[in-house]
Amino acid sequence: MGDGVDQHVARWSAFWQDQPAFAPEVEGALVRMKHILRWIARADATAFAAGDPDFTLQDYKTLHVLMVQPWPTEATPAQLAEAANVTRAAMTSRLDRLVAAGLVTRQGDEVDRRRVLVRPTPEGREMWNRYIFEGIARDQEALKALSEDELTQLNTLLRKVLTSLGE
Amino acid sequence: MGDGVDQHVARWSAFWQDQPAFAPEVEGALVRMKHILRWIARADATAFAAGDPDFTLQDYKTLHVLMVQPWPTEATPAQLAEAANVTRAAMTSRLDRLVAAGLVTRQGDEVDRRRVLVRPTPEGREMWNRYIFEGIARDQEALKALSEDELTQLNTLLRKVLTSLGE
DNA sequence: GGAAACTAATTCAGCATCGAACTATTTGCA
DNA sequence: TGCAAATAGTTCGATGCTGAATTAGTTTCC
Repeated sequence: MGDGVDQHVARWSAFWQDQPAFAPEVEGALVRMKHILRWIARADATAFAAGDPDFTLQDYKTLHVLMVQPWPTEATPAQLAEAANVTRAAMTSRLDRLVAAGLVTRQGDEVDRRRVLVRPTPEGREMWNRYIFEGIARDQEALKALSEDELTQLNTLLRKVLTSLGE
Repeated sequence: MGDGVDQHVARWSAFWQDQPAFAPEVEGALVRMKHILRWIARADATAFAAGDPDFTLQDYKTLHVLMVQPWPTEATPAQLAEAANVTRAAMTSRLDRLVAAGLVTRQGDEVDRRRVLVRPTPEGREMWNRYIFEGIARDQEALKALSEDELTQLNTLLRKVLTSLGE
């Protein structure tokens, strides 16, 4: 019934039995989320490790955040950096790679000439399609223990948290 | 009621309406977990940004994984690397820093002389104590939207997932 | 209309991380 | 027993990321 995290949290609770500040359920939930996401990250890394060394997991992630932007398939480097959780400087060099590989284009915005618009090429779309379904499959594999109902419950709880964080 | 992720998932669902492989609730849950953990990561980074430049967030994290090990306050570099989700090579250089700062010790294991045992010094424990409560407070702040009951529900669901991943 | 403040993207130096190679030690097994 | 395989930690070269500085363009507001 336990999952390893229970022991971790129990140990921690005992250590701070006199410390009312500690909330075992909070630590437990966060540690579990980390482990779940880490499991997926490792599955993703494994899937890419054996593949084309000229198209890395990092390239895929960059392409992915572009493909899932609100305005499909058109975004600025700043938006992509935010979505990928890296600095703009890092995104500049990531995009350099994708442009060199012919997977995206960079085009100056005529309206606001400080901005650059990034768009996938047909080759970029095709490349993304080649990997996205396996990625989705790994995500589903990770959460396969939950029924539809349970997934809905989970989303309800997480949505509540995210709403309170104001984003 | 929505939280931004709903729109993301809805857009994505529409895009693949003909694609039975896509499970909106799975993507929603994972994206939400990422956002929650990212919020905390940023809060942690902000908290350390203004502090002592000789004790970084990374130093704290390394010390932290040592302090929360099953056998409190004694672990090998390999265990710490696993817990911190970095390679052993990276852990070697992280520990170099902590040893130089006098926060942990490295001692050869007499029984298995390939191994090294890492232990916090009194200074290391004190340093950890100086930061841990604020870290816990940030964690609680992140999940403050949930009641005790809801936290229990959340842990039940996440525990189920983790158990199925065999860890 | 023009200066100051702001914003977008990039470049660059410093640094953390990775994967591979290497050393030392232990384990497995023939 | 002895030799091959496995394991622990470190070193090292290559690479990606960060934060700060730079360049270029836009907005604000007197």
